[in-house]
Amino acid sequence: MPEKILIVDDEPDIVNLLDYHLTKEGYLTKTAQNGKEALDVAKDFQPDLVLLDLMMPEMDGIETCVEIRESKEIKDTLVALLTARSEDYSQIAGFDSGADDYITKPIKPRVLMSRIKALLRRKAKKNTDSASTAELFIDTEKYVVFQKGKELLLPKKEFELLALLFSKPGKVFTRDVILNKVWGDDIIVGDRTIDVHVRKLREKLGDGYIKTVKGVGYKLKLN
Amino acid sequence: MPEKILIVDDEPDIVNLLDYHLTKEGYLTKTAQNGKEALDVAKDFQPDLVLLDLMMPEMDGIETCVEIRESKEIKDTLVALLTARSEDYSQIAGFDSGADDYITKPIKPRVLMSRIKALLRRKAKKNTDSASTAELFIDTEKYVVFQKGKELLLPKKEFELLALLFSKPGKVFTRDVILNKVWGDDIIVGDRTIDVHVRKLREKLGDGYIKTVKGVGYKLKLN
DNA sequence: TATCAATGTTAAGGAATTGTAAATACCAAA
DNA sequence: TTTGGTATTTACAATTCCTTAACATTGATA
Repeated sequence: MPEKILIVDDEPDIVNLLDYHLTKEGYLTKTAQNGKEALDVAKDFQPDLVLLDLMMPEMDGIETCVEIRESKEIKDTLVALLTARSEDYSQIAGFDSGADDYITKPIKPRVLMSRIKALLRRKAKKNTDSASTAELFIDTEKYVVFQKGKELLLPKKEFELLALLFSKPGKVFTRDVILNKVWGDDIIVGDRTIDVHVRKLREKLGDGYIKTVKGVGYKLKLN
Repeated sequence: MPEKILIVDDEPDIVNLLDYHLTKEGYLTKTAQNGKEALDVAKDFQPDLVLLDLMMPEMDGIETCVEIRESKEIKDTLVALLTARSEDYSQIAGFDSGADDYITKPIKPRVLMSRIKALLRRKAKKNTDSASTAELFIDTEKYVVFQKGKELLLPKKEFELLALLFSKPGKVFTRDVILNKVWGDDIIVGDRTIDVHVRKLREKLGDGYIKTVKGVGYKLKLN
């Protein structure tokens, strides 16, 4: 099955150029002239990748990208922003639009192609190995844990404890450190408090994630 | 002596941007356009740190990083991966490439600089407290011993004893010193305690690592 | 080579740490 | 105030680890 790429630029010449090369390489393409159109088309087309020009009238690339990330239907699509030279790069530096890559104009077809290949390769890898492995993701902003793609809602303390361990998988966190980071410097809790939380996490996540290093602390083991 | 940083990205604009800022800060830099070139250059240049773009044609950042870790000449170099989205962090972390840090694009020069400084500072520390050898490697942070790549979990006292011997391979540690460092000044234990722990270490590591110097103490022999 | 202090070995008891279930305390929302 | 979920404590069980003690072995030295 060919991979689908949506090309978004207000300049027809550039759209055509990209379209030509991508089609020649065997990709399935669609095009859009601006951000709004892109969003509409993308929801139907379900592209694997959106090539998004930064500079467009109406809705620019960054806005569009943000909207893509916020949408339900296409938030997992890859987005590559096309920017015009390094000066622009530093301009967009302040905004984290959530793009997966930044490609600078002028576009050299060969470079673009290998870039795109690399992007899609990465996506393919991710999809296979997060499915096969019992992986764990943490979204500290949304306070949510994903385990094997399933969403897990944890109470605050449990989440914070897990997030701490997750911040450096493999590293052993001593009880002292855990208390400091999760409970705070001045709060005193009993001896078994940490254990009980660990217990609950193990109950929910299954064994094999949190390891005890006796006399030292706990650590998170991935894989 | 200025610290050496190798910048690897297929986009000249980004390379230039990074190069400019790093040079301005007084680092010695070299650049490469892809993973393969990076490996070649690194072996000569012996950088303290490699800034590695995740997304590159041919050989991507993770592959390159893995290769660096597997190579003889440069496996101890610091590697920071440049990724384009913050969420990627967790995904890459699970899939352990061995990178020391992850820096997200778009790059904010000031943030980048402080990250790099922190990294290099950490490296300076590490070199003194956790050495690395082909045969045996101790990670005091993870409380784990690697022997020929295999992970070995040791109980606290055994680990600390080994870590002490490991801190200066070849040096003989007297029983007094061992007692002081591992057990503490004021704790009194019987005569055979140390021996028993040495025994257990030899059991787990195999003979040939810990040597007895009769009448003096113990030492760790590597190779 | 015989001697003796130093070290090796083993297994077992006990100490320290951690695991667990249940009870209780807490706290915000209804 | 009641309720439902979360957090902490309690009391005890389970486990691992450390140490000891008794005996064996080693190796330097006379």
